[in-house]
Amino acid sequence: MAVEGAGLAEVVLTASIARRYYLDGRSKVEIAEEFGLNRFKVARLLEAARESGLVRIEIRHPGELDVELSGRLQERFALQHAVVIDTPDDNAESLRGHLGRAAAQLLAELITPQDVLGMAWARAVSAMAQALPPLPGTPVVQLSGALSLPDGMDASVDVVREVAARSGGQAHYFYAPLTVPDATTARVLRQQPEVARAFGQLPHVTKAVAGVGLWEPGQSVLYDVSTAEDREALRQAGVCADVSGVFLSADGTPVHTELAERMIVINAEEMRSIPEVIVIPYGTAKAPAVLATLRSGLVDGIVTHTALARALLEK
Amino acid sequence: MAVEGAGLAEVVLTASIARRYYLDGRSKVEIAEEFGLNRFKVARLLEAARESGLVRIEIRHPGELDVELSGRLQERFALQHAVVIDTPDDNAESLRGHLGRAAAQLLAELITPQDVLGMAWARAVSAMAQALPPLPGTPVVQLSGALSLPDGMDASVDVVREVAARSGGQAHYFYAPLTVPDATTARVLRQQPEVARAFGQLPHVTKAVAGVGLWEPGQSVLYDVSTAEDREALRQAGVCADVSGVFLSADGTPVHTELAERMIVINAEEMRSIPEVIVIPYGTAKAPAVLATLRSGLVDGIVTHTALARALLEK
DNA sequence: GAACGTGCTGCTCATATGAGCTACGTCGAC
DNA sequence: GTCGACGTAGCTCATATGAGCAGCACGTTC
Repeated sequence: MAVEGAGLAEVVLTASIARRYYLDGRSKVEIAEEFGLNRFKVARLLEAARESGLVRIEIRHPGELDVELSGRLQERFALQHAVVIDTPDDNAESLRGHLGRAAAQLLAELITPQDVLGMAWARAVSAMAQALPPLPGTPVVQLSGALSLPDGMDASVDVVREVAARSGGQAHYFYAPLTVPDATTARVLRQQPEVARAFGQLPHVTKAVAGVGLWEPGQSVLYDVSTAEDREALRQAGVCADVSGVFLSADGTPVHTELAERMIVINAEEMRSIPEVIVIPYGTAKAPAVLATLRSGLVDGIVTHTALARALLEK
Repeated sequence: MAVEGAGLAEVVLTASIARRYYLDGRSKVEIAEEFGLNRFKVARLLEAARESGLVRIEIRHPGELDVELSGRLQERFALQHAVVIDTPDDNAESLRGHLGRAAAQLLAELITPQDVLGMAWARAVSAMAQALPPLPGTPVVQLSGALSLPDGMDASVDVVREVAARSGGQAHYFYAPLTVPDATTARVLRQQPEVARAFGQLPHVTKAVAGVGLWEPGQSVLYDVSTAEDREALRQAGVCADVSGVFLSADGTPVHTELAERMIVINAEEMRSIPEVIVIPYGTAKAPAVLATLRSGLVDGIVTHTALARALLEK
């Protein structure tokens, strides 16, 4: 009422009271005394001020963080943590840089001296590692074999060693590729002492970071390095998302694949048992895969950018 | 803290809580339960959110009314009512129109059936009268004689009669000029039955409207129609403001002048005894006169525009 | 003119809230 | 290791607050 129906004097009065209340932080009783009203009148005027829009309450953050989208994402997908960075999404490189820094900041905030950090391989995870401050003696466990990329990006091994070195914690790493030509080789590799030791640490891992790929050309490094047969086989099997080597269908169900038997990587059950897994997806094209990931219940946190966050919320 | 010092997760949490509290209107206890915190933690986060600027509370009005300036003006000069209209101040004509409508709205809001309205002559008062809706049987009393202007604007008499006619109240008016050549004529006129009757109503007048002039060329109709001697005499006497015929020095003290003896108009004491006198000044040039008027304690309300309001507050 | 509905005011009472206090955990200095 | 300083979490209790209700003035209908 204070705006549409009411007159000028009432609006001015209401605005003065609103200023006293909201900006000066006075109590309604004080205000009532000051203006010669009773506290109920003051309360009603304030209510009217809010309803009519005379008082507008805005929640926003000066920096890159989009608190609005972060909150909605967190709520919508029942996540423990969601961080949405407002950054124009021109190229993947700069996106990874932004998200990596944000993820590093988030992780630094969440990690306690009791935590054990797991790191799956993903380019965004590498970007994060670069921005990660020294953690309080946190042990670091490698969750997947390495993929050799021509762009000189750190392989999973190096990332794990570097983070652990800076943190002063133990590094549980191994030298092995992410995929090998046959299941037997994979089995043999998994039994290698260093691999077995690293994977033996899995039950102690309390926080982990991973990337998300969509099982399409150019949307998953793993897809891009796979053979045509594997690409097709997984497509046939209904694979939609690849969460650092864990395959999910569009509804978030883990999909068992023959390829998985030829990989040196954490599996879905192991990932689920990690208390907090954070993924760092980017690019709106990946929305279906991210949706699958969030529905899977495997992950508990997300660091992403506004465009993808919006795409996820629109579904 | 929630912004500068704290991390991403805390900012997101704080923002979510702030949204729940301020926008959804939930209580702190409810929020604490929802987020698994205790109410003190919630209270502290909300406090941090406000301090850090994460929550911004803004008070503004969508229309022409500038609530911010209105409130400040009202407070600063201890006025009962202040209405500041945000209108670009190109020409006096359109300013009068805007302020007149605003003043009409204010008056309509303030007037009760018990009120008796006094109207002094001023162009802004005429503008107001044009926009005035029918009042609840309000008697109207003429407070000053008429000034004949070539622009065909209603003289005080017509304004009084018209407003009273539309309101259905009694009209206490008289036909007499504002100024006459000598004091004797003025005394005679004041004793005329109709004039005496109107002025006899003064003790009953509860609300009045007047204009403000600055004693300079082009800033006061009265100045402009005065003789060179009167202009100079009043200047010598320290007259700064002319409130519909009541003369004030720059500090707001009523100034007795010889000219006043030749005028048919309410005097300062009579004006002071009216419970609520509202002035409608416009034009930044008049700021010194308006300041004098507000300091005089003769007036209780003001309707003006942003530029003049700012000029007044800057002093 | 009486009965009724409507809108506004200011009350009571249960609940929410903030100020200030204590306990505890952490950190750094000696 | 011990101590003190500091910061934080969560308590108590006086106060602020909102929901809901009763009284009242006014307008409206029959």
